[in-house]
Amino acid sequence: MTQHKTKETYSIGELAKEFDITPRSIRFYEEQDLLSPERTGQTRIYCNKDRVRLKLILRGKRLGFSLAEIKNLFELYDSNPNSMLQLETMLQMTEQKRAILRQQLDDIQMLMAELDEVENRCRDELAELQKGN
Amino acid sequence: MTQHKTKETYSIGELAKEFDITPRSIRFYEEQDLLSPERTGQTRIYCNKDRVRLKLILRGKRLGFSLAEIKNLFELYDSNPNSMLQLETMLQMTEQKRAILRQQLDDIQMLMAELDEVENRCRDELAELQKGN
DNA sequence: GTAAAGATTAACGTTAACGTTAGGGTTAGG
DNA sequence: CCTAACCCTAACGTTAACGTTAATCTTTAC
Repeated sequence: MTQHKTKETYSIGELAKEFDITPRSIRFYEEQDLLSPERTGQTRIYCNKDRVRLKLILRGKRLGFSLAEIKNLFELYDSNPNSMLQLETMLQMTEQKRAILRQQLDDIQMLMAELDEVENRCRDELAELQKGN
Repeated sequence: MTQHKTKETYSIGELAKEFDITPRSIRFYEEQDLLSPERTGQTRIYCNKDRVRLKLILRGKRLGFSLAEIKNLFELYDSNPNSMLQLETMLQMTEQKRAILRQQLDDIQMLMAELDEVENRCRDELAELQKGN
């Protein structure tokens, strides 16, 4: 149970470096209500929860979600809803996201197959060239 | 071998409707050198090859590629290069794309897992509510 | 104590990917 | 003949997601 390497707090610069983005981006995400770090005076202090959030934001972006959609997912995840209506709305939303993800999986497989083709053509031609030597 | 349903040519409006985008978008892709349909007078005439290209553009977009990157992939696919340098550059590029796709696959799996969690929490709470009735 | 490194707000600039509007040409139907 | 449904070019407008610049404030190193 050695609490290893999980620092308690981070500066904006540290997070920026860790995730290879600019401080400006991190501040922008806060402007859009995706983060809300503590402060000491003016300076922002990020805790582990903030860091995880940031990681999720970046993952969402890589998947082509807009910041607005990511915020949406956060609210969905954070809310501890009580009405059946809310719960069912939530299930609908997760199903929507899931459909998009499935589509992306299909797309990726097709694209990978096409890359294979290109690569094979390449390797064949390279082999031809080397025979010529 | 019944040549079924593969029409020979398409108008811009037909393609727009089929892929659920606007004619403006299709013209824009042409501006960016991603398409180059024939013309009769001013009017654009799209053949099957053009239609396939358009499909590929949209797939790329769903995967978060920019139009510039998609154009890049097209050139990569279309070119029939002869120098070893070109061939090796090409292999490097396909490997880059592949890395991005692998990252996306990881991202998707993690996100799916998180969606599962949310859904389970939802279903549990729904069950609780229904017991109360 | 002072200089460099990193923090802040505020505000204007930029790029991609179209949307929108204006103005005009062509063909099919009633 | 004329109107509706298409097509076209040209050009300006829009949105998201930051980049950039300026002007200032703190903190850390020597």
